[in-house]
Amino acid sequence: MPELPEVEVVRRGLERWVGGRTVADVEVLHPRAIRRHLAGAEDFALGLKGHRFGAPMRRGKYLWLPLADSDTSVLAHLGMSGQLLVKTQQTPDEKHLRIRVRFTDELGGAAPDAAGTELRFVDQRTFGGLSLHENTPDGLPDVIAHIARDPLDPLFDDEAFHQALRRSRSTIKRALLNQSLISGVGNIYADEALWRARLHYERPTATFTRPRTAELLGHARDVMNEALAVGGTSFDSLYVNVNGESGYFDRSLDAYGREDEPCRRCGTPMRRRPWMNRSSYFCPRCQRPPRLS
DNA sequence: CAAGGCTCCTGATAGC
DNA sequence: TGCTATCAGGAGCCTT
Repeated sequence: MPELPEVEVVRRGLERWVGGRTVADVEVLHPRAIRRHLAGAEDFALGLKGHRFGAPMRRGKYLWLPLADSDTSVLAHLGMSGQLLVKTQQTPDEKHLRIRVRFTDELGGAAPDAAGTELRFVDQRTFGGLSLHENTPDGLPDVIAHIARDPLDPLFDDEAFHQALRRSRSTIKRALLNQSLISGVGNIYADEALWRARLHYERPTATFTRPRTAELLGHARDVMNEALAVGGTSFDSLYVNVNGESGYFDRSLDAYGREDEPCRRCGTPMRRRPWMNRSSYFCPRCQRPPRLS
């Protein structure tokens, strides 16, 4: 559920609260939370201890904390329900607390009120996790080298994305969710961008014209920037920033979760269709299906 | 190689 | 009341 805007909100929180701080020790409370760290929990904890966090970075839905004095980074993915929370050490443990990172007393550039806080990875559905990786020459954790730039990245290549659509024999929503073509877009913002662009989710990508690709990318950027401006989307308490607060964008959703509610453009009842083990929400009038399919 | 399907997981909720 | 089925779904991995 956390997509680009939600992950970016978390990244900004980490920048303020844990950037520059030095790890005192790490506690792994559930092995699944570090399953991408193949060397195991002990190695993960040892690899962090005594190291200082640099400025947190993000690509798509991944974020990572470079270790200031080495060529490695702590990579984080929130999965469905992951949360990175900054809590005082006195705060009682959350039910689904998976990893705790304690810091030394030196703040090293973090906000003064970060004193006495620790970083917690909490994850109910355990699809997310943390891991430690070598960086590629461009400072990216090696295991996410295949993740494309996201559409809010100034270096995102619109023309390359368009050509990839032309070459592909897939359909547009699959392409939007393919993180090696464009990253950061998940089920919610894919449906929102498609609704804004009046495109059915099963439209073949090979037929896309340059203007159509440009319009879709523009809507994707707009909707994610609007969500970012209000702190992201949340339907329940699962998605929150590092202080445990939810965003407000769910009040602005035009497609996702609006089955049987009137389309905000034409009033036609919105539909939900099972799709790829999840759901697609669309307006049957504004977003006409392609001829075949 | 590309495309698409399967699977991991927990908790809320609906239905009987 | 208490059980079961369904849904939420990102991304690595596997099959075709």
